[in-house]
Amino acid sequence: MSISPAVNAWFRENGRDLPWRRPGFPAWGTLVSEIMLQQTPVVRVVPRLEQWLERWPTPPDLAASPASDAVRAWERLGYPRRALALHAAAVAITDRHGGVVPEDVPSLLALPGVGDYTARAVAVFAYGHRHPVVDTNVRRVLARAVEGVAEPWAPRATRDLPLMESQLPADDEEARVTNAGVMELGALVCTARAPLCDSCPLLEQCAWVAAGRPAHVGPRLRVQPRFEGSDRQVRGLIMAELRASDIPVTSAEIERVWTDAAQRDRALAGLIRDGLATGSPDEGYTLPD
DNA sequence: AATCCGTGGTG
DNA sequence: TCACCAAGGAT
Repeated sequence: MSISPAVNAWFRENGRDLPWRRPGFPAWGTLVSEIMLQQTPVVRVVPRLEQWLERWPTPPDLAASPASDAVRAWERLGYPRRALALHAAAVAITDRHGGVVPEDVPSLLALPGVGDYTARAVAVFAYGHRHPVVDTNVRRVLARAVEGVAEPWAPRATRDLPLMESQLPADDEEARVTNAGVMELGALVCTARAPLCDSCPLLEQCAWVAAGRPAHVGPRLRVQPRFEGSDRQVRGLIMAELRASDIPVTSAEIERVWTDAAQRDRALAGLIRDGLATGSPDEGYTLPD
């Protein structure tokens, strides 16, 4: 028994009115939104996305700007490597695809910052192609409703894609709604912490509920190290300095952001290695371009 | 394949 | 308070 009929009916009634679901929303907007949404909540993405698309309505528009502008416009969305990747993707789309976001999964996968999830999300949501789209929300819904376990497994394409494929209707448009609907269900109802089973359209066919909602067995997935005092925090502080300055940031200014010299140096070297910063102790440091 | 990569909201 | 969580990708 497939979950798609109940999910599709629920989604058409309860899906959020998000920018990327507007009729006529461009494929470029879908690509930008999907990259912004990687590990970043919807509420933080929406305003930044709208500003981004107003400034850079097409890939060639972004490709014509320096990467530093992209990193600044990214502001505090987090993981600024994504801003750099998105800029590089815009250049690649302009050079290799005539400025038009490609439709096929292999071409999308070849773009910087585009992985297994994002490639299929663009092919399905922007172009209406029929593919399974599996993110953490989908994996959690499949784990519970289909497999009957409390927590999703680690991402694995060879397991995730066939499982979601087995839940998709044959029709392209219905399959697209199922992809969006399962994801939305995971985001709004079948949540990680406290699932709202009482208002779930799959309550009566959920394998996990049928099994008595057994607790998770085994180790937690992807335990995050603490942020306070981490290299990530130091990188973030340095990036904030670089974003805020139109002239090179001096070594002395960088020294002021973090007292531990070894950690500071490690963070700065990492940023330079990632292409998020350039410069030297003598000339100071700037964003790329 | 395990680890790294930001930031902010929340129960 | 603080650990958990958030439409992953690259290496």
